[in-house]
Amino acid sequence: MSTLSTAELRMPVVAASAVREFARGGYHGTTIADVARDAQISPAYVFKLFPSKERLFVAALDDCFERILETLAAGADAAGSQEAEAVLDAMGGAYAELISDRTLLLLQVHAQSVAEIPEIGQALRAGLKRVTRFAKIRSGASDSAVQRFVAYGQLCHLIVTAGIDGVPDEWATILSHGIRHPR
Amino acid sequence: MSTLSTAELRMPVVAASAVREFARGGYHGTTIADVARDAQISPAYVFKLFPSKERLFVAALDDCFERILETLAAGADAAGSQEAEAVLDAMGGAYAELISDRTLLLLQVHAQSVAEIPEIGQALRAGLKRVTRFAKIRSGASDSAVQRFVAYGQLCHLIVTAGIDGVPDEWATILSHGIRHPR
DNA sequence: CCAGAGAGTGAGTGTACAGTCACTCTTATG
DNA sequence: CATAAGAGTGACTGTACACTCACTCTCTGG
Repeated sequence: MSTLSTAELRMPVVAASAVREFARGGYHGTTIADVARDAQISPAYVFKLFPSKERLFVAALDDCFERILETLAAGADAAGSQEAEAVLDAMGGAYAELISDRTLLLLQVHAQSVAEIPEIGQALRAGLKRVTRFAKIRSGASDSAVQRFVAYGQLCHLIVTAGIDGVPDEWATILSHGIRHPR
Repeated sequence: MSTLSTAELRMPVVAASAVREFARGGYHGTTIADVARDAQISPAYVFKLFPSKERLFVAALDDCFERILETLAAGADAAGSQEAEAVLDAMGGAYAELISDRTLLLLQVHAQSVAEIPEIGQALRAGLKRVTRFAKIRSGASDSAVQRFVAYGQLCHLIVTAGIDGVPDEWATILSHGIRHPR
């Protein structure tokens, strides 16, 4: 027994495929077959690894926040100064770099859109809790600075999802001015 | 000819139903039958009024931004002072009141989530353009103040969609502190 | 009173998709 | 070598949904 099961190795691979595919199509716009194709397994086997589409999405979202937390931590460690504002700023820069490929950003937006599904709402709150607490504790910034950090993160999400960054109009530059890296 | 057609009177009614139903279920999670039921007509007739589901969603989104603009204008007119910051603040308060029933807020989030569909992305940008320009011109505030206005609006969207407002934890109060009316 | 334009629908069609099940293939240990 | 546990799949099923079409009903103008 204990084949040093490939299933436990396969699960995170499938979760990573789910991140990519759900980021592309959103929850309702992505099929299990899409994820299976990306992971190069059969759709049937996806259901052996995850009991339902909801759970698969939750796994993807958890993975997404895990990567975000790692990135924030690395950014904070690499900050020039360890003063609160400088650390927050460094985390913001690291986040901007992370989401330059849009995948993790889009997944979060799609998650917001289906947060009424209880398990997904719960996973989203759990991720936001981790991010908020980490930003607060690691930087030592004030509550309002942390709130601002998250608010401008959300603005960044809007800019990317709505495709505002490429627009040459004045209104577009008002919204995206100073926002880093929105490709 | 020119029956002073009921169709032209029916269209905005159906669009209003579409706002409600799409806000509930999102683009992929809402069916034409849902909208038809709300508007008390047959699904087939929806397709006589709107050529496709995409176009119906766009009509709903346009209606949503129309109402938002009206609200911002009314808020600005009712501001105590006509100083830039005071006007922006009054618009924020009016917006907070408008979205206390969540419908228009949710529709915007769902629109973000399907903004890759070209017509929808375009309608979303058109709405944001109107909001941004109006906020800037009507208040006369600085670019960065307008940007902040939108950023905190997005934070408000996050708080509502993720259901953060009811959470008693500290991280939740950091995010939602001072945000008005996030019922 | 009749012709026709437009409002409105019932009954489909084709397709796509979540989830299931019975099955095979591989490996590894007794 | 036998057997069994787990990896993995092909072929379904039932349902739901975007969109179509042929049709009826109700006016209104001549």
